[in-house]
Amino acid sequence: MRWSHYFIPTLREDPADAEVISHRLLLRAGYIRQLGAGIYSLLPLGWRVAQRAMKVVREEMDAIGGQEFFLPAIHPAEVWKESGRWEVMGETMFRLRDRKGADMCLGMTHEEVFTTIARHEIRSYKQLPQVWYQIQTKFRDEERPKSGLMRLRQFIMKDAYSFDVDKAGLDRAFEDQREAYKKIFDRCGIKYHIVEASSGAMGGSESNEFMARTSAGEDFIAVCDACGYAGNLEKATSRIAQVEDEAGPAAPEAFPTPGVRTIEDLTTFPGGAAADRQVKTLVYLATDGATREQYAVLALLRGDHQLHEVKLADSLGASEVRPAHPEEIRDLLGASAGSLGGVGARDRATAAKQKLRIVADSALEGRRAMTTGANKDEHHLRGVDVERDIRPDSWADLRTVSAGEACPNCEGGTLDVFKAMEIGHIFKLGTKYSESMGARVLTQEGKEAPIVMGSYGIGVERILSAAVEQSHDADGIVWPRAIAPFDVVVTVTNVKQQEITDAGERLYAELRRAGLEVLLDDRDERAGVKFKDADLIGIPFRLTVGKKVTDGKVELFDRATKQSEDVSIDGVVALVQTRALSGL
RNA sequence: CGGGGCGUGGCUCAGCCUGGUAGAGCGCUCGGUUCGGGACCGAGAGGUCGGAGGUUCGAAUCCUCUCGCCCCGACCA
Repeated sequence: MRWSHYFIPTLREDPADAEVISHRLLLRAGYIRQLGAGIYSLLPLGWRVAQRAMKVVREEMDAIGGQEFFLPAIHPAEVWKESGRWEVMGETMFRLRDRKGADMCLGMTHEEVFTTIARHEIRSYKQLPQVWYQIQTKFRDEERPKSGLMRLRQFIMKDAYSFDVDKAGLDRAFEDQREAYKKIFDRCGIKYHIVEASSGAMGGSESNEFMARTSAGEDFIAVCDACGYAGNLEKATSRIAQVEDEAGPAAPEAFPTPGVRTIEDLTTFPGGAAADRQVKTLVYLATDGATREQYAVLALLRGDHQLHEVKLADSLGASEVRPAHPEEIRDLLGASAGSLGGVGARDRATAAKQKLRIVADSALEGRRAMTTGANKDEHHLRGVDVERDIRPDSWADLRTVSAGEACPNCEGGTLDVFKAMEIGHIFKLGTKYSESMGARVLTQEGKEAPIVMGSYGIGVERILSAAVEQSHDADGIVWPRAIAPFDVVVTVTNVKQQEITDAGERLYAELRRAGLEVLLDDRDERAGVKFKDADLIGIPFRLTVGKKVTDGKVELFDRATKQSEDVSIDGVVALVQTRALSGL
């Protein structure tokens, strides 16, 4: 391509609306333009990068036997009603009506459509396994689109689905995808961690997220520095030192605690207790995932621990949990936050004619002689034995892991906690969709069984933003070679000097003949402007054609290292070819 | 959805509080000088001040409504 006629609208100044680095650079370097909140146009450079990323994705999907489809982006409501997700997806789904008044929606994902195909066409175990995928535009009316390409309302996704007769087949398919994903992100030059994650609205038993570390990320993940264990904070656990309690009294005893509102207050209150010897009591309202019934929950944690709401929701099978309002707490327990406790809470809830569930964090197991609120304002109880006096309905991991805690998976490792963005997610769906939508096959034994499914997604735009987040400097983007829009830019320092222009043209032609994607900067601009622009848009290599052509030399500049070297024109094509294409 | 902020030439922003002929820098066009890290001089083009209504002799500026965008939180495959 000739820069003089190629559309690369670079901006000298930072766009005002862009906050995160990838958004700023993609905008400034002329890769994207915004159309609306969470809706972006990919300009020629941006589309090139997206296409190269998709090429990598296709190659790795095909390598594990994936078959590419192209499914509709607009769906009749029926299939979503069958799976039950017409309601579940709520406001996030873009909905519309056709001229006959029939409900339609824009596809957020394609489990329903692929399952529809599978149930019509797949009858026998002999037709399995299948691995189907597509690269499609998805629509999600996110409550808060943000950060450029990171959270979009319209985006491109590679979504793959596996269909197997049994769990073992699913395990294999899942493992294949996992390996393929590793190759994809490795090739795209993105550093990532594979974490265990909560399956959320997708359902299913197991899921792994591929997370790219960046301060612009929306999730926190915990990663072990020794063994590589990694978990989304929604799922991550850690090992903490056990606290040994002395024997407590035969029954809890109440004592007045005027002015005490917080765990912290009680640690310094005379006759109080250290935070790790207190039981923190949080009141939540949960909505059951299946029945939609709402009920109250007491979440019990050690005083110095933080609740993770997703863990709470997961442990309850709730679709939604929220902290109870002050009035709701008082109605339920007869006291205000700061004096709440699990002892006798069940009786109070019964008296208030409310359903209550008590969930305790596993760090509380076996604990006794604890201190907690008395459900009477400014009073607490000491000598509480959690099991004996509170009798929780269930025990679960509710605690938020924090940095510096010990790895649950190895000896001696320490967890680090940092922000990351989700770039891929693989799920073992099991039979959730095949059962609700009736996709069944006859097994070898002649029995009918639901197809066992998996679902595997990669956000294409997120590959771009993750790459830019992880690979840039003060001058601009530094593209990983596999997804750079061009392999090399040939910068003609002065188009008014014939011998320089001629040399540039010759190199441009030869490099292209050598199979490289080449951008020729033939603009009538000063050299400085061209260098700045080339750095900004982030092409991995720059060949500067200038005065030295008279000595048969050009300059090869490596964008990543910023090293440049004079090389002879004769050998330069082969040199660039090996450097630009090696290891891709 | 709660909180905060912002809409003024293509871009970044000033002007608004205290109403009175719409500004700057960058970019763009033309001419000249320059020419290896975002040049300089000169001459130009370009704006219904997001939209609607209102107050006023007069509104970018004050009031009301509305649309859009950004950020924080909640939420989230």
